[in-house]
Amino acid sequence: MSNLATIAHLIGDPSRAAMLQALLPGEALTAGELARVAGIGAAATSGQLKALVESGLVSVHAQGRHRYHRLAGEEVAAALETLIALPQTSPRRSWPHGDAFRQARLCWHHLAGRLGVALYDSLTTDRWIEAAPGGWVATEMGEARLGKLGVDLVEARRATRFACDCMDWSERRPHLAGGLGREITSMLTRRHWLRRIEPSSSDTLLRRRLTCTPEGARALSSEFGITA
Amino acid sequence: MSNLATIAHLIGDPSRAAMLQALLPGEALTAGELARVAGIGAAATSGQLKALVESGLVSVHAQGRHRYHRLAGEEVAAALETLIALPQTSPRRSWPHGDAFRQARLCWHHLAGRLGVALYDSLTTDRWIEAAPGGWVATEMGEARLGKLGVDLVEARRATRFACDCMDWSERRPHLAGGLGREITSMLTRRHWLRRIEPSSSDTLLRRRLTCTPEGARALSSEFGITA
DNA sequence: CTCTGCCTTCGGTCCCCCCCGAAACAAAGA
DNA sequence: TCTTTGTTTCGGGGGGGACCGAAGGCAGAG
Repeated sequence: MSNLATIAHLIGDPSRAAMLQALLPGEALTAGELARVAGIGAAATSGQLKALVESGLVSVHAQGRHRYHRLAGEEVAAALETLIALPQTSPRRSWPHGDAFRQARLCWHHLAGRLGVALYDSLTTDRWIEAAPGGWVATEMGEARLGKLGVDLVEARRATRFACDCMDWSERRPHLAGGLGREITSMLTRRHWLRRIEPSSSDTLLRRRLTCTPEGARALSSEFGITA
Repeated sequence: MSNLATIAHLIGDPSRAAMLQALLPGEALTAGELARVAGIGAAATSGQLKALVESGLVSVHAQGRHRYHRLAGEEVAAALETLIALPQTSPRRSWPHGDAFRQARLCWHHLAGRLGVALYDSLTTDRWIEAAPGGWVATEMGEARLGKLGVDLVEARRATRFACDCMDWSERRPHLAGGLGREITSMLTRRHWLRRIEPSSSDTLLRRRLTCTPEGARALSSEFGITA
């Protein structure tokens, strides 16, 4: 069977899809948590997770009597977001949780949504980063200013070559992913410019939401010229 | 049901996946041709195509007693390529038709594979094109040189905003898609620098293959600095 | 050690959906 | 009009796989 059909079939089951969506922010969840998200029993969950792991979409990490599952990599998260983005072509539909969710959310530890796209645009037009073969590089000026803001550029460069351009399904635009995206998002939350909402919610979408603090709005405006 | 599961379930059936792959180059095929590709009867094919059309993945165009089907848009092609790219992480597997297929192929009318990535790199490093919010723009120098080569820049700009960066599954790198990608590829084949192989083959992969003519190899080297 | 909690394996049921053959419909040509 | 070719609709059959309940490992707490 073709690769395409195999992978898509795995994602195509409602239960497995719910689990994958729950894993989209990038954190690891136990089998029990995923069972609750998918709304199925423990036995069924175990089988589904086994299939996901064997296919390479999900990786496991046993710790005590828990088994922590996470997406196998950033490419998986990007592919899922791409698929989610597909049906929303012409007429922008309304979304659960409305604009709030479209505003800012996590996708594999980086920033997506309107804010993520705005940040990406700001970095490119102000030439903090530039396109280069194999990914993106920070310009000299960009390195200096990002470093000053507390972004760990060494850590950012340790990422895979697949360095940028995750498709954003709500904005239908690429945004900043990869190591740099992760480190910038880390900085933004560390400085309390962005805050996570309800990480414990059972709602898959809610768990990914981020909000901008008043302090963060001012900072984003002065540092990046973004009006949040 | 979630959007993700619905779409992925459609792609996840072997017959439908085969049809979608056959449509990847961007041309329209009749229901009968797709039936042959998928290896199922006409009745089953009709039902599957109906589902694909209703979901918005595929569009139809009736002409006489034939019904021509094509992918609904470039985003669909990009999403399929992204999915195909997923499992090929660490150990580069060998491919049907070997390196030849990885070398150059069509993806929704633009150039993919090693050659497509090389072209993308050449255009960015030589600054014929630059990243800009919402897509890519040709620099002044790029416009002049592309125009001289016979690329229809007016037509290229008529494309959607989703202008670039289709993920390349064999190279795991973005390459030049969108209106500009299509027009450049059109120029390359019009000048017989690239030639299509076996557009009538029943093999889904073969049908997408492109080869570089001797003349084209010289031209690509002198014009873009690409050693094909 | 025992008990409790998390997870897996096994056996079995059930349903979705994928396919085919037959018939009907539509369009073009003889 | 009759035939041929391309496609759709209908009815029915069959297989894959998704779920559950029960039972069995493991790991940690008491």
